[in-house]
Amino acid sequence: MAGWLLKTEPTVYSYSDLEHDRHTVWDGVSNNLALKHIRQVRKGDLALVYHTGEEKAVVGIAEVASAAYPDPKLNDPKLLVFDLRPKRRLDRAVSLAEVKANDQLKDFELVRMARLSVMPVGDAVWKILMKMAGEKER
DNA sequence: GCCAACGTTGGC
DNA sequence: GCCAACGTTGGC
Repeated sequence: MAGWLLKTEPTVYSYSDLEHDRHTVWDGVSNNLALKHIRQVRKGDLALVYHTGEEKAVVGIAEVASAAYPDPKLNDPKLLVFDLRPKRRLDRAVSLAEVKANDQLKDFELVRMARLSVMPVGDAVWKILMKMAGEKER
């Protein structure tokens, strides 16, 4: 597992907002499978930030800045959040259309499970995405 | 604005 | 505990 992919609706919270804030709490996730993934995030993990809605593209890389912990604003130990810091924007955004068009990414959760908001990104997938983004390495 | 895919709820 | 009905999300 190379990292994570986090979906966000840019009109609600975009990568620019993250850059502006320098540090945010990634909250609002209630889907069970997504929460299961959050339970596994570790400080220092890298995460791709994907914009849904109008954009539908992976736009940047962020770094997980804490382990998962229950949302302090809520009273439910199951609803986990974690801290996130921006790392850098991708040289070029990788659109969902491109991801779908790539045969090697057929099994990527982003394609298979449209509604999943937090998903692991395997090493192979990560590399392919980086290449598509015009990045040399992580 | 529609529909597919998935999660949740509630009746049995 | 099963499953149908319903709600929500996100892509088109």
